Formats: sequence, C-alpha cells, structure tokens
Amino acid sequence: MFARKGFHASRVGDIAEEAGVAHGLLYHYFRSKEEVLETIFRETWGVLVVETQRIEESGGPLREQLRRFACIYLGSWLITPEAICVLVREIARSPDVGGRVDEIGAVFRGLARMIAAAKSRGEVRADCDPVLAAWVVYGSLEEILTGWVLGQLPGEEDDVERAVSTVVDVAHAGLAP
Amino acid sequence: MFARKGFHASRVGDIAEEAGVAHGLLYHYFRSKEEVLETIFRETWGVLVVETQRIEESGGPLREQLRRFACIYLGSWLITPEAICVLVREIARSPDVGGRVDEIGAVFRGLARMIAAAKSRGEVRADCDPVLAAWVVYGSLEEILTGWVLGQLPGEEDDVERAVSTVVDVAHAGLAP
Amino acid sequence: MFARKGFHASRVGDIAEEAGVAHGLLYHYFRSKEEVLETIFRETWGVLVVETQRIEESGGPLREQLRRFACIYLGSWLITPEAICVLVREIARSPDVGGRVDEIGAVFRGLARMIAAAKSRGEVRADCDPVLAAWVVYGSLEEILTGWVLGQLPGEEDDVERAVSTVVDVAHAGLAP
Amino acid sequence: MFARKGFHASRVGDIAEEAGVAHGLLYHYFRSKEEVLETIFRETWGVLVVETQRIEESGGPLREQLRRFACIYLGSWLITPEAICVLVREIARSPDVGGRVDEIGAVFRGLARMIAAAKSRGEVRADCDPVLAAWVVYGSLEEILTGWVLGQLPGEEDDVERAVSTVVDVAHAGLAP
DNA sequence: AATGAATGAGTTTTCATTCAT
DNA sequence: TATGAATGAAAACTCATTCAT
Repeated sequence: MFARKGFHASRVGDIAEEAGVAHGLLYHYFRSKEEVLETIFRETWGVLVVETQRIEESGGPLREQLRRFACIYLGSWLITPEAICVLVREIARSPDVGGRVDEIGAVFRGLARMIAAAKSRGEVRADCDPVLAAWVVYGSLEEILTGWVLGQLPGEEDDVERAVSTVVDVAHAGLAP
Repeated sequence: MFARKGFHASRVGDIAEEAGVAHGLLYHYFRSKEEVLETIFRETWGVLVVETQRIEESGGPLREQLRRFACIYLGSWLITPEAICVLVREIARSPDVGGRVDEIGAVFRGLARMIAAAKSRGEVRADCDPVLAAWVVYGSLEEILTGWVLGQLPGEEDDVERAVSTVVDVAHAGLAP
Repeated sequence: MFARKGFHASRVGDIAEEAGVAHGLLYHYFRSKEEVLETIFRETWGVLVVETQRIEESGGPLREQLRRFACIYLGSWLITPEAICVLVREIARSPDVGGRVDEIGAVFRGLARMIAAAKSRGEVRADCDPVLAAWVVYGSLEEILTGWVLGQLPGEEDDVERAVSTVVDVAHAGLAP
Repeated sequence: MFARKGFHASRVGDIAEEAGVAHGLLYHYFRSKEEVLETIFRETWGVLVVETQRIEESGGPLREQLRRFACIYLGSWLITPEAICVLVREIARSPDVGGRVDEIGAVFRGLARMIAAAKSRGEVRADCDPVLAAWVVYGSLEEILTGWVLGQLPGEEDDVERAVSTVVDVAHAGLAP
C-alpha cells in the first residue's frame, strides 16, 4: 500500500483490506499506522545494516568492498522492490526521519570507516575526506534506486548489474590516488 | 513552514499566521495548500534548470562544467536553505513527484548531455553510460544537500566549498578514461 | 444567476460578475445576498399582487376573473421567465418563506374572496369552501409554471394559452354548481 | 432536522445529535449530507410511486381513481408529516431536482395515463389534454400539502378529508364532459 | 460609485483509533 | 483472534461581508 500510494494517502482501511482483515485487527499487531511504516523500515533496513557490518568486518580491498556494498544495496531492488519504494519515498528524507537517523547513520559510518581504512592502506587519495566520500557513494546508490522507484531509469536485472559496475567504477577511480 | 515542519504537518493556518494574514487570504493567491508547494518548487527549481542550461551551452571541459554545476547546486544551500529543505524533503521523492518529473528530468538530461559531449571529446571513459553517470553525479550532490538538511553533515560556507571539491574530484576522476 | 444556479449555489461574486461590477459594489445597493433575493421577490410578486387586486375590484363573472388571473400568472412566464424560475424554486416553498408568507397570502386571500363573492352570486357550488378552492386553483397554476421551469412541460407561447384555457375550464367547471 | 430547519440550515452535526450519535458515524451510513436527503426522498416517494401504479392498474371510474390518489397523497400528511415537509420544501422544486425528475415524472405519467384512459371511456371532455390535466390535478394536491407544511392551512384529520373531497370534486367536475 | 484585498466564522468531510462483542 | 460500529479531533476550504483606498 505504502509503495503504491504513499504513506499519507494510504488509509488504515486500505492496508487492512489488502491484508484481508478488518482494520481493527491491525491494532492487535501494530500500535499505530506509523508503527507499520516503522516496522517496514526496520525489517528492510536491518538487513542492509547487518550486511554492511559484515562487509566492513570481512575486510579486503576497497573496490571489492564497494562492489559488495553496491550489490547488496542495488540488488535489493530485484528482491523487494516495494520495500525499496517505501524506503526511498517515505523514509530516507521524510520530515520524520528524526527517529531513524541513527540507524541510517550506522550504515554511513560503516561505509566511512571502510573508506578511512582503505585510505590508511593507501588505496584512497590523501586529500579525500572519508565521511564526505561515504555520502557521495551512498548518494550515487540511492539516486539510482530512486530512478528505478520513479520509473525514470530502467531497472531490470542487467540494468542493476550495469548500475553496480558504473557506481563501483566511478567511486573507485574517483577515490583512488 | 514547510521547511520547518514538513508539508503534511504544516496547517494552512500556520502558513497564514507566518505570513501575518488570515488563512482565507491564502486562497486569494493559491488555489490550494498543494499549490503553495508547487509554487515553491517552481521558483526554486526553475533557477537550477536555467543555470544548468547555461552551463551546458557555455561548453568548456567537463571538469569545469561539473564544478559550476556543483557550485550552483550545493551553493544554493547557503542562499536559500529553506527552499532546499523543501526541495529535498517534500518534492524530490514525494509520492506526488508525478507531475514534476518532467521539470526534474530536464536537469538530468542536461547533465547527461554534458557528459555525453565530454565522452565524444574523449574526456570520459568509453565504457561509461552518460545517463547512469548523470544519476551518479546528481545523487552525490543531492545526498550531500540531504546531509545538510537533516543536520547530519556540517553545512557552513567552507563545508560547502569542500563538498564541491570532493564531488567534482570524485566525479571527474571517476569518469575520466 | 439565481434562476440558473439557485440561490445557495450562486456566489456573490457570480452575481457581481454577471452584473459586470466588483462584488464589493453589490453591498452599496443591497444589504446582503438575501436582500437581492428579497428584491427579486418583491419586484416580481408585487406585480401579481397589484393585478390580483385589480381583477378582484373590477368584478365580473368568476370565469372571466379566473381567466384574467391565469393570464397574468401564467403569462408572466413569457415575459420574465427568469424571475418565475426564482419564484418557483427559491421562494414559494423555501424554508425561509416565513417572512414572505403575508405577501403571498394577499394573493390567496384575494382569490378566495373572488370565489366567495361568486359563490354568493350563485356561480359556485354551495358545498365548496372558497379558501380551499383558492388553493386548488393557485396550485394548478403554480404546478404548470413549475413544469415550465423544470423543462418538463413545453412552455412556448401557444402552450401558455392552452394552459390558461385548461386551468380556467377545469376550475370553472369544477366549481360551478 | 430537514423538516424543521431545512436542508441547508441543518448541519451534519445537528442530524447526528438528533440521532444520538457522533457526526462521524453518519458517514458510515451515508456518503454525504446530500445522500441523506436522497434517501428520505426515495423512501418517501417510492411509496407514492407504487401506490400510483396500483391505482392505475386496478382501473375503475376516474372519480374513484382520483379519490384514491388524493387519499394516498394527502393522507400521507397525517402519517409522515415530516417526510412531506421535506418533500415539499426541499425536493419538489429545489434547484437540484435534476436527478430526481424521472422518479417524480413516473407519478405524473401514471396520472396522465389514468386521465387519458378515462377520456377514451368518455369520462373526460374531448378537448382536454390529459397531460396538462395531470399537472393541474397534481398541482392542486401539492399546493394543499404546501399549505399544511407552511401552516397556512389547517391540516387536522377532518381537514384532510375535506381537502380530498374538494380536490376530487373540482377535478372530476372540471374534467367531465 | 467602485474596487478587490482581507477577514474569519462556519461547514463538511476524513480517518486514525478505540472498544464492545 | 477478529470484527466493524462508533468516536471525535483535525483540517481544508468556502464565501458572505467589510473596509481602506
């Protein structure tokens, strides 16, 4: 529902109808409509957080890490496009991100640490701020997701692969000394 | 109002109060609350569209064009931060972008044309898709704006300059052959 | 405006626009929108009141009086159809007739007196209540006007003549001893 | 509520209060305030339509049919005076009859057919147009209802009987050859 | 006489949420 | 678990009316 109509335009009744239950029942499982969104966010984003950690911990050359990160991130479009819709449109920049900023930050910080580590290994230019670089890389990925969500960019399986390569190529070459 | 509380949380009465008039008067000048947002979008985005065109037409090396583009785009944060807030949070990815997708697309297409032209001049790698590259570059910029809007990234004058340099460096090096 | 859209659906601005002036000017000539309706009523109805009095005073056989009454009443459709629209739809039975009931009553009482007088001359059945009869006659006329107003009955010039004859014939024969 | 204050002056809250529920509940059962009126109309008018058909089908001399019609019609004043108020004041001639004109027309056409049939049996004058005659008869009835609704005419039980007799006498004698 | 910006009371309608069953 | 009638706060929007100019 949220993916299709957006959070505000989706009525609790719509959600319940989609689920095939009476709307009252929704309140057995969620405290509020907001909590439904919250749940979608946590379930979707949680995966990305965990994967990001795993990538960070597993080490390896930056290029490889970036590739795995981009794969997870952009690849989720093929697995759960509706969740990505909600993430992109309702969460990432909503005026209510407030409460979620920490969990989102976790991914950013992980990415920044990877870049910082790579920098200390000499894989990244000395004049490059890892934090800013993390935002640049993340922004590239999110924008491409947005293009898919809005139907502005073709988002079939091989488009996803091409997008991964493009982002990784640009980011890697862009950061390299 | 929209910058501070978001579109949905802003009541028409709030807007009118901020403007120091009765809420009824708002309907002399705008057909609806939605149209107020629409107007903010057009006035803010229009500038970017025009500037993008100008940059495209003036030619020059890609690096220079990217720098000017990033300056305009990120620089607007220092000039009209509230308009940027609204752009980032209420417009770029709202479920109602629908009607505005064309005007937004104009900037993307301009950027893509610049990259394509540079590619034909040999300034860009042969295996690089200008359209995807445009999304990558644009995403980098918008994400940084988002960081500022959400207060996650310091956005003072010299931060802006650094951001411009970072994005331009990464993009240029990332796209170069 | 009232004839076309009805009192409630007509905005003061519509009326002013139709008149080719700014809506503020309306309040130089009328105290309120309601007073515009009031004025239409008085100007239209006043004629009928006067004519009814004249018919009553001039005497003559009932049939002749009925004919003149029906002519005035139904004939006004050809002269001022819009005023009749307003009369039929906005005034005669509106929940606000309250204040106008007296002026409307004047016509009814005149008609009833004519019938009573005719009865005393032996032109009307002895078991006939002149007041009820007046309502019957008046109702016949108003219903036909209504038919024209609603476009349910053809209301061209000769239809009006036929209607006059029909009502007069039925009423006269219906009341005669 | 509508009978007492009229459609426009009745607020949704009034109706709900009268019904002893919260105003929001009204929208569970009706799509809008307008639909409440619509429902009253259908429920009230439907009875008259059915009865009119029955009278038409049962045949018999015109005088008898007119009497039954008048009884149903005027008699409803004693049974559901409030519904009649609404019918007379809010529906019969409102600027929005538009959508109801067909259902109202059904009664008119039935009445006209009865008169036409009587004419073919020689019970009605040859120069009488059944359609116009139907409007005349119907108008007589509705005007008397209006008199009761507006409190201009006494509407007790025996007044109703007298009114029936008066209308039937006038109509029958008025139409007879 | 004329304008139209400005006012703000008033009204319908929506919809998340509750809760008796 | 499950229902859906019931609630009522909230909000957008309308429009008659005023009044400075």
